[in-house]
Amino acid sequence: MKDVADHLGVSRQLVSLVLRDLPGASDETRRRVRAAAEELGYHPDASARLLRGRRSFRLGVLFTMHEPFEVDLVEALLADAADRGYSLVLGPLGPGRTQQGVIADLLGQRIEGLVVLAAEGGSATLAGLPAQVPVVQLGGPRSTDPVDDVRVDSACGIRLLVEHLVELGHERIAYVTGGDGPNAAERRDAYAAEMRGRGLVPDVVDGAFTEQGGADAAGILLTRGALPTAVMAANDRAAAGMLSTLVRRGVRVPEDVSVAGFDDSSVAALPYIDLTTVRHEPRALAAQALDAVLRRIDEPDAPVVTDRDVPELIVRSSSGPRRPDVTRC
Amino acid sequence: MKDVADHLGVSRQLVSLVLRDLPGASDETRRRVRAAAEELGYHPDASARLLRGRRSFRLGVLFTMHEPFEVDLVEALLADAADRGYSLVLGPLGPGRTQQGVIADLLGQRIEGLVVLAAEGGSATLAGLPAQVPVVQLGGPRSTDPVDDVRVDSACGIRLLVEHLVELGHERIAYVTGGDGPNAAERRDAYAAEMRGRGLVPDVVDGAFTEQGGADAAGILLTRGALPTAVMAANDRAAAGMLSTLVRRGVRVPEDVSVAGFDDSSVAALPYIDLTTVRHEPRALAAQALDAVLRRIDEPDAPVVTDRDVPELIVRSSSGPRRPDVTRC
DNA sequence: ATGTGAGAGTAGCACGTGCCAGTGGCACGT
DNA sequence: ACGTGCCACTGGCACGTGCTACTCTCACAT
Repeated sequence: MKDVADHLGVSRQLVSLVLRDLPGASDETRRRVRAAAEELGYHPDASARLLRGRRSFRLGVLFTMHEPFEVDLVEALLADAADRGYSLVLGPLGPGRTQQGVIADLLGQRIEGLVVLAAEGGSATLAGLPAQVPVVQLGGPRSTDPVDDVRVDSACGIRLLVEHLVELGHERIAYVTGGDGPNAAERRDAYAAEMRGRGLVPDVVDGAFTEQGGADAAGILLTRGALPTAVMAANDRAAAGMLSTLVRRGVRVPEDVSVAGFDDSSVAALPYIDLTTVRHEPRALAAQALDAVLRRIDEPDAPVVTDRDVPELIVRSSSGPRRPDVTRC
Repeated sequence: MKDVADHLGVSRQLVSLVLRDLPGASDETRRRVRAAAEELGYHPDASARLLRGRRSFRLGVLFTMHEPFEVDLVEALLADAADRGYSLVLGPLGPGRTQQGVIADLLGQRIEGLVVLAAEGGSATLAGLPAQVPVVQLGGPRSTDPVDDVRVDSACGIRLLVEHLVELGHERIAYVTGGDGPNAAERRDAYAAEMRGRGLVPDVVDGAFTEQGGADAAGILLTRGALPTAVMAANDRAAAGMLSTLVRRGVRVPEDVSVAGFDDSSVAALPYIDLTTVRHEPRALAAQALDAVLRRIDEPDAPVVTDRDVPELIVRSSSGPRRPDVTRC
């Protein structure tokens, strides 16, 4: 910055004013300063700004780049945070990058708050972290600490799907679980309750929040005697794995079996998957998470809140009317 | 840091020495300093370190979180850079985050070099950037500027696949292109040359580097009279889209048609895709890219290099012997 | 003549850290 | 008694920026 100032024979402060669009410089000077900055390839130093500034307006995000829905959430967070004048410091977990290490890294970056994503998978804990920095969980539970929490209303989503399938005439509706992943137990229980509430018999198959989990569950279903007429999976990835495996084995979807997912992640919209599912709006979830963490920055001792975002039913071609019962002699 | 020092009644510098593991402090003091830092929840401020340090040991990465193979590369880069004592600043492109904006952001973060990923998709330019910071392209061309470039040897990968299919008895081998994406033309031409070199007739179908592109190409193939006995796609995503579409339409893979991809991204290994493909080792590519960018930091005027990583054939269940010709009367 | 106010620009400190140049004490050899 | 060297530790400056307080000039009204 000093180079730019010297190059024009003005003071460094004047350059600072111009580049931050503050009043106190004539139009002519503004023009010359901008031109000189461009010419010299000057870029303001974020470290120095951060060091000087009283606040950083930075938030950390802990997530996994391999989870498509987490990526959607991060992109929504990036856009929304930018609108609010905050920037995000990304903390991707991965091999060799443990939660503990990434968090230490983020804390060294002057973050004012932390958004922890755990839509699917992952099993780390946040013990003691809220004492160091305001934290909000987005998408699923990772700790038993009292932490602000934004997630999808699983019960509501399950109800929408069961309702949809029942309206199509289905009664034998199976459910593939998410194993011991986050939200898995909650969704499984919601399914069982919803089925019983309608006088139907729950049929739970163990699975996981992955394509492999769905594929394995499909294998289990196929080795049993009769297939159910509809299957719900704990998330879209499992549903996609299940659907593709069924199709490969000659089962027609939706003529023989209807399949439903959960999340409306990008995989659900693929033309050859085209999955009936429930949609969580990433922008809405992101906005709620930012509301929560910014509120906690203002009022560190506010009571813990739990927001449940209401999902929306998305009907695609993987679900259809129950197949007619075949009468065997 | 001063708080920690005051808390123990020592100087700030001593705390600094201890936390950086430098000599000049007794073991007893080390223990007490670490305990006090832990107790007060102190984390060294990266901004201040960066500001003070003569070098930043930071590299920027420009990429897209939605491309699975780019995510694999970024994870490999993260691990390898850490081993070399560098840290990465992630610059994810996305809606509302243009290449220009992200680059400006990275340049403000004191990066010493920039790795630009473009494995698939994306079509931005790096005009003039190399003058500001050392740049290396990883995975594909984004500019016509003379820039260090690390990518896969497309011709070699194509040759491996054609060879594999020919050994299985295939002669009518179609190729689904990557549209106008990076590397698309190069791979298509390599395919055509390889086919002609073996006395076979190239059969090129327009596609794209996406599932949708592969699905569309499958539609085109199905409306033509006779299917080829094998189809190669420009990347795994297109191959997955094609394969799933074919299966849905009753075509058996590999009995009726063999399918091959390109990349060995995570989608290729899914149990119900199980795609024959060529593998690019992300760790090898990442290491070469880091070699290139670090070399250019040391010698800004070194001649531009182009590294081609040799891929490896991965045979899975999507490819098999040519189906016997059916004699029709 | 003198105050008033605004516009354009400048001076200096502070942010948290790393590095260089010290300072004091202690043991040892002459 | 005195230098020499080592160990444990401390003082002060610099990094690039933002903020507050200040100066200077010019126009205009009193």
